[in-house]
Amino acid sequence: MNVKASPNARETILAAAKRAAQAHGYGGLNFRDIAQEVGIKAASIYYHFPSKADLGAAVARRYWEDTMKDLDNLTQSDGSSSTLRQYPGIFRRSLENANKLCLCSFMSAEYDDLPEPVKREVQTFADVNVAWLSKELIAAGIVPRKRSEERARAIFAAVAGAQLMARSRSDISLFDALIESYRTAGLLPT
Amino acid sequence: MNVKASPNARETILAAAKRAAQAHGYGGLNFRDIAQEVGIKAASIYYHFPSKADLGAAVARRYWEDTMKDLDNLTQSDGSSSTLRQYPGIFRRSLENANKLCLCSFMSAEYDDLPEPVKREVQTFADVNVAWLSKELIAAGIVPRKRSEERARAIFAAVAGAQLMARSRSDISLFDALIESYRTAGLLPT
DNA sequence: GAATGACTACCATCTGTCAGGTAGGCATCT
DNA sequence: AGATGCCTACCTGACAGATGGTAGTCATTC
Repeated sequence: MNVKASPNARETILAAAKRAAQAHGYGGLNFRDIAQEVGIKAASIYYHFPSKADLGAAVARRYWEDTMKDLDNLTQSDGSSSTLRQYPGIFRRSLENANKLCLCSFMSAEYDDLPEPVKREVQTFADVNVAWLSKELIAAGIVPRKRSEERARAIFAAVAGAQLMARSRSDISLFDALIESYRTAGLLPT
Repeated sequence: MNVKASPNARETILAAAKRAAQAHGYGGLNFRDIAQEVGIKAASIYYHFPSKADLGAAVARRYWEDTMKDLDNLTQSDGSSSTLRQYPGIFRRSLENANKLCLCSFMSAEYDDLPEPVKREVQTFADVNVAWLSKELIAAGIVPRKRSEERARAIFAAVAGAQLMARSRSDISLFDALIESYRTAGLLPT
């Protein structure tokens, strides 16, 4: 039986790397800074992750797993069509938290320079979001089944774009205004 | 009188740096690669640009100046409401050209790590786009004057988001589909 | 005594940056 | 006409620091 119950260094590294990646991207990730935040030496990270590419892929994977959980919570806590209304809130929270960006938006920009395993996780993040949105759009009966995935993609892209623009002004209220405009225009349900 | 009229190294550097920045961002910019593409030595770039920050700011500035010209051409070549229809084409062209991203979308992601002068130029790019869109929306009578800037911002953010998502799949047809969805949903005029 | 988790000490490579040099062109002064 | 000096547009060679990565060591725990 594990009495020690140490906070698990691997998890701590993952969390620090996630924060760094959201602020500086995959290219901006570096072992020294992560190690310092965790309180170990850079070389020690290699015990847990054999390479930068592995760390990056693990971070991206954990990121979409966490997002998936958040989305499931949204669905469960509220069965009505207002579930969809809360979707932008997930992206808003990143901005609230030190003006951070969606990890996968950042990595989409860096796409050309990403190792193959990282690319795969980034795409999965988009897939997870689109699948959830599509499901909710159908459940809410807003869009014909046939068009739900198409619309889901549009919503995902638009919200990501809004987050990007708001970040470049360090202005959360701009994000809110953009989402509101999407609603007014008819892209998002009101 | 200047008879020489050499192809102007400064311009050549600027063009190479722009290409590199659209593919790898500000952080991914490096003097060696640019120099090699231009056919000079890395240190020689210092003759034309006193620092990386200066080069970055010059590239971003040139970028929005060029975009401004493209937008003006759109307006002049076509007085009708179909001018707005052609707006996404400007972002599409980046993707056509080696799956490149809008320079300022990339730099918005990197915002935290940008030198102050570069930040300013990035914001100006957004301003230029929003101003043009707002003007055209009013001219086309699609949106009440009072709401034109708000809608312009929404369009800009959504199109940038679509470009980002399409890039992460290296799929231009995805960009087209997203734009079409924006039209169907009512964000963009049909 | 094996596994775990961290350490120290390196390394090669890449980065922006800089001081200093050079070769040609042009204008001025003697 | 020749010498002088400044300007342009590069080059060479080096720098300090950061980066991802490796090898080998050591203490603790099961």
